[in-house]
This record gives sequence, structure tokens and C-alpha cells, in this order.
Amino acid sequence: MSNLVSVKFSTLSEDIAQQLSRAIVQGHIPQGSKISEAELAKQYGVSRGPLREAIVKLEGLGLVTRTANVGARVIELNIDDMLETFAMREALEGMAARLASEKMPEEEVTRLYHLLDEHQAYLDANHDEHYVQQGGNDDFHLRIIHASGNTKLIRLLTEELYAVIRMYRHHTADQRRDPRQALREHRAILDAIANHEGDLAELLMRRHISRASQLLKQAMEQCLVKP
Amino acid sequence: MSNLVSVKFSTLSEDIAQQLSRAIVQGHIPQGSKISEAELAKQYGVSRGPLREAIVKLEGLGLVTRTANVGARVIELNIDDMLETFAMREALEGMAARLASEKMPEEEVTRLYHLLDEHQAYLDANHDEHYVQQGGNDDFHLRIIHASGNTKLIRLLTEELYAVIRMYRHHTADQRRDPRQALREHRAILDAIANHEGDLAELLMRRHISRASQLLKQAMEQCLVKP
DNA sequence: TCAAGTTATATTGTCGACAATTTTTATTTA
DNA sequence: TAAATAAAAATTGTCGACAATATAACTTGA
Repeated sequence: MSNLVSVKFSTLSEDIAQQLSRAIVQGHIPQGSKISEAELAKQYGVSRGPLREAIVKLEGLGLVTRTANVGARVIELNIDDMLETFAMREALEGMAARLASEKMPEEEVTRLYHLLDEHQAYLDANHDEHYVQQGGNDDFHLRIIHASGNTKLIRLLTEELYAVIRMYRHHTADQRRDPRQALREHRAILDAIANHEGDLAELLMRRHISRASQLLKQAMEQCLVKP
Repeated sequence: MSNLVSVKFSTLSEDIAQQLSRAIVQGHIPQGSKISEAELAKQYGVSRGPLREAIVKLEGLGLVTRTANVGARVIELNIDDMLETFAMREALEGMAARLASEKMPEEEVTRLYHLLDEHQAYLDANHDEHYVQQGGNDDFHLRIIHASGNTKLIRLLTEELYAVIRMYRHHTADQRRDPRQALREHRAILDAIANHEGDLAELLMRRHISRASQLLKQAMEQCLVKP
């Protein structure tokens, strides 16, 4: 069962880490399941060395937990951890919005308004259907994060936090959110950024994420009825 | 040249990672220097396997940068990166202070007031000398971070960010800060937490860190005159 | 003398095998 | 039968050796 296209990285370890990350985020490797080094090594056709390096990286990304002499397990999603992650996201993306208000160039602001217009058109055409996961809702947030210009902040949010955030989304299918409400909030945030109102942009972004967190919490409470 | 006490962890890799981390933060391994796997392996008396794992972990902590087929280098401290790190710290510790306002138990508030009293007494007795690095100024911040109750936030701040923050302090000896001013700010923050004023606690903590950032920036500008 | 190309050296990446530890299975005993 | 103990199997941790790549040293030609 070869896993999708194996985009050749310069080193096996990076390649494996990338593939494993996707497999976990998309649920191909289920939550809480054990990561067997021997098994995965055979499956990916590599030795245990690079595989172990990949696992150590995944541990750094917070996708697996490792205990000495026992091995690695995929993290288990639960509401409390999700709320913790979103609290961090609220703080960090709020800061990103503030910084973006100072640094985002005019052209990018214009492009983002266009992006929101496209979202609007999509909703009008598809009877308020959610946009497709990838590149839709996320895109707006990622663009603002990048506009912050803070490379460490960008790395942490896009490479670490968003991995587990996407994982939550994948595992609670529909987050039952009103897309038009989200779009309105996006527009308000962008307005604040366009006007260089850092305080307001941060406030609005934090509220926006806080609301998303509450909605995701409700969705999880309904979805994950404990067996 | 064996490096301090080698506290035996359950696995060599963890042990080495810990020792390397300390060596880098304390400057025993200088900034920008290359990490030679063979050399370090011989020095610590282990094989290259566990050492590589340790290096991968350090990369995750942001203490070294790795490039494929070339190796790892200790990060180089500069003002821009420091400002980026402190911007993240501002956002995250601000959130920690807010959460602490809701969750910190009464007894811990009392203990923290005692801690500040001790700091005050220390300053009175030692003619405004800075407290010793370890456990002094940091302690207050760490206690608030822990009081947030957000385990992910705690891990990120204490294990990742504070590693490089301590590195900055180590490499710019004296940060030329008025300790009494810092103490006053600490007290104001604690007051807000004691009164469960989350908004205020966050605001004060962010200002406090922002000021520290500015001062450290000035110190670095004087210290690091480019050759 | 300098530049480009070539060889040699050193360093990292990968592999398979062995040691140490944990988990499972089997056995014994109350 | 159940708990405790002991043996066996499986899994992780560690090691040394080889392959692939990058860096250094050297040669050659203009």
C-alpha cells in the first residue's frame, strides 16, 4: 500500500517525515495507534535509521508522543487539547494580524480583497456550501500570517500548529459553521489591516478564532460520543 | 573535556540532547560553529546514531539549523531574530497571564507575593544588584506560565522559547535594566492576576516583555559591534 | 597568476546486526 | 481460578561499516 506520490526529497528522512505527517493528519494512520518502526520501515522500503529520525521530527511537531523503550504513538485528539491549541493560535494569529497591519503591502491587501470576493462568489454560486478544505478558508489566514514578516512566527504557525489544526478538522468532518459569518469576519479583519489599525486587527482576529474554537468544540462534543 | 555531570537519562539520545542544549545555551559551543557528528560522538563517547537523534531534536528546538548533506550549525544570535522571538513571547506570555488570572489558586498567589518580597529584600541588601540568573527573574515568569494550566503553551514557552531567550541573555551579559522597575512591573502583573483581571494582566505582561525586548535590543546594539 | 577542472579527503546519509528493554506467553503455586 | 513468577518473543536502542555527497587540495591550461 504505497502512500501517494513519494516526492523525492534530498534525504530519505525528510521524505519519510513528510509522508508520515500527511498520513497522520489525513487519518490514514489512525489516532492513538502505535508506530511500529519495523513495520513502517518495510512499508516505505527504508531502513530503520531514517525512519527513526522522521519519528523524532514528528515528535517535535507534536503529532506523535514517544516514550523511551516503548515507542511512538499517534496523538489522540480530544476537546481539551484542541482548546489548548486554539488558545495558542488565538494569541499568535492575533499578533500576526497586528504585525500584518504594519507591514502588509498595498498590493497584497488588494489581492486579499479579491480573494474574499472570490469566496463570496463561490458561496453565491454553491448555495453556501463550504469551500473545499485546502486553500479555501485556510488561505486567508495563511496569507495574513505570512504578511506578519516574522519568520519564526510563520514557521511555528504554518508548520507546527496548523498540522494538528488540520487534523482536528479532518476528524470532525463538518464544523457546522455559517460560512457567510466567517466571511464577514474575514472582511472586517482585512479592513482593519488595510487601515493599519493594529489593535483592532488583533482584537478581531482573536474573536474570530475564539468563535471558531467554540464551534469546533460543539462539533466535537456531538461527534465524539465516548464509547 | 567531559561536560559537567552526565545525568543518566533512560536513553542516550535524550541525555546527549540535554547536554548539547546546555552547552549551546551557555556558549560552550560557540554561535555559528559547525556541529561535527564524528567529533562530538567521540567526545561524548557514543555512536553517531543517538547523536544524530539529539541533533534532530535540537533542530526542533531551534538551537541549530541543519542542511542536507552538509550538517548542523549552531544558530547565530542577531537583533532581528531576537525581536521576532520576543514578539512571540509577548503574545504567548500575555495569553499565559490572562489564563493565570482565571486559574491561579489563592495559595499560589500568596506564594508569588512572598517571592516578590524576597526579590525586594535581595535588592535592598545587595544595592540593586541583579539577582543571579537562574531562578531569579525567570522564576516569576515561569510560575505564571505554569499557572496558565495550558500544557501545550507551557511546553512551548519553557522548553523551546526560553532556551533561546536564555541564550540571548548569556551572550549579552548585563542587560542594563533597572531591577526595581522590573519588580514594580511584576507586582502590578500579580495584582491584576490576584484580582482576576485577565485583560489587565495580559496588557501589563505584554508591556513588561516589550520593554525588556527594547532594552535587550539596545544592549545588543552596543555589545555586538560588527567587526 | 588565476580559473577551471580533477582528484583526494572528510563528512553526512543509510544500512544491517547486535544489545537492552519491554511485552507477551507459558508455567507454577496458593 | 487467580496471582505471581519465569521463559520466550517482539520491539526499541545502540553500534560499526559502507555508500553518497560535499569540501579541500591539487593539477593543468590560458
